[in-house]
Amino acid sequence: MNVPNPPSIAPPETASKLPAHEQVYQRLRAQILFGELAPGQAVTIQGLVEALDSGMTPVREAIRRLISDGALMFQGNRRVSVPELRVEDIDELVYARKSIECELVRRATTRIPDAEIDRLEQLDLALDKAIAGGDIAGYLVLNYQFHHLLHAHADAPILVDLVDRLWLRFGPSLRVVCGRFGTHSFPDRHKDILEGLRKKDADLVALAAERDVLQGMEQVRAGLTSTD
Amino acid sequence: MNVPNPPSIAPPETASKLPAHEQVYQRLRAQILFGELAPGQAVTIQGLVEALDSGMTPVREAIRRLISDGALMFQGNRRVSVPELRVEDIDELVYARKSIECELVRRATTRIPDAEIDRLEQLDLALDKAIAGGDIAGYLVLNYQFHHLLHAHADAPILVDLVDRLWLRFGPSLRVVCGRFGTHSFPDRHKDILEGLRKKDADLVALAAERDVLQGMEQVRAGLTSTD
DNA sequence: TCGCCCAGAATATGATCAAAAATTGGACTG
DNA sequence: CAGTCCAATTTTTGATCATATTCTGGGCGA
Repeated sequence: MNVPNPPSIAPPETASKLPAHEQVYQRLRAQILFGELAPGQAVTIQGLVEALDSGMTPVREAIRRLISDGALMFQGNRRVSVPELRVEDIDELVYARKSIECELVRRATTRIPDAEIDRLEQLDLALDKAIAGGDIAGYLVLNYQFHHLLHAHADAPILVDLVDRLWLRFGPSLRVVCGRFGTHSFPDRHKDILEGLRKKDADLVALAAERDVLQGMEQVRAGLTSTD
Repeated sequence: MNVPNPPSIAPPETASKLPAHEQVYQRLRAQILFGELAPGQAVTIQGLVEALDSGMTPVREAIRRLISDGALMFQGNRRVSVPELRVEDIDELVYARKSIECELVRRATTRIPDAEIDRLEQLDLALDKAIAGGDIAGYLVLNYQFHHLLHAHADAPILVDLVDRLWLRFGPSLRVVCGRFGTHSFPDRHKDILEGLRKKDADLVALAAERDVLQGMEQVRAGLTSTD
């Protein structure tokens, strides 16, 4: 079976060199992060095996990782579900996000190249379009990409890891809130962030980021208490 | 096929109702947290299957969780190892630990009952004995238990989860540092913490906790740079 | 030194066993 | 007589294992 196998022959396939459990993980993670799975919704292994047309082992491993991420919740009796955010959780999220994300954007301010600021600006423009068009899914994805790209330039992998975990916690609820209230009520702090980045003013950026966090979390809080 | 099947046949097994993957996870986690696995050490699935006398699936799931915890590291090519702390990581750990642990102890100060302060004091006494006796393993375990018990009373599960993950990152290196320098050089800030708790003075407790974090992390930094 | 091949480890599958939830049947009470 | 609650059965789901398959890395030969 000595296939000459030019590794260049991989045109139609997407980069499916990733192991199956990794692909399952990425897909599930995105579904949770962007609210395609509702808070409280039960997740079954066998259901995912069917839905994703995968084997059992990759699904199990992906679920373990997501539980460790806080994106899924082990309900004691072997049951797994998307956790429902409690009102008390909001305060913790606000504090942690403010602390860590502000530090991240400060670090990013001094490190990010101008070309990457341009990319951020393009993401923000696309984000505006999504808002104008009422495209909630697009809004959530672009908003995440904006912050994630910004954080990536902080050169602080441990802090980014912590923040990613926090976003996974409120992602599902954010979707619910947007679905109920729409996206229009989010004042756009991204413009302030971009301005601060251009001026290389870390204080300005951190302040804008803090307001962005606060406004987002208060929105979620309002959504949670209204259904209570 | 109504097999009478006496399920009572389980004499040698310890009363371990926990699933196997959970047990494997707990054991591995403790080994990493308390430095029984050295930084940089490679971890193989089959090695653990033999060492823990378990099946392959539970070991795989435990490893996935620990990778997500940051306690293990996926080296790209199917290889898994205990991550080595880099010097640059220390700054991130210091910032994150200061931010989150100080908030945790502030919250704990107003919530912890007196009886639990007594338990903390007992832990601290045992900790002094471990230090006096040069019992590094005991020191590491008791130090973790002290902080963990304190944090548990903050009623902030999300923040505790973040901190746990941070401790997993420097645990292996802390063991190395203690093994090299001994435990004597750690000035004991726990007494200050206990005093602040008794007085219900959150500022005092937070200050002591901050110093505890700083001293511990600087110790680790010194250990890392000396071998560099 | 470079390329090929092979040993060994990791990945992935399906089967099997055990446990828990859902359902149904029956008995008891108002 | 009807409604409700308890319990046993059924069925769905999770946990584990044995095994086949794939991939990586090192050794061997040219």
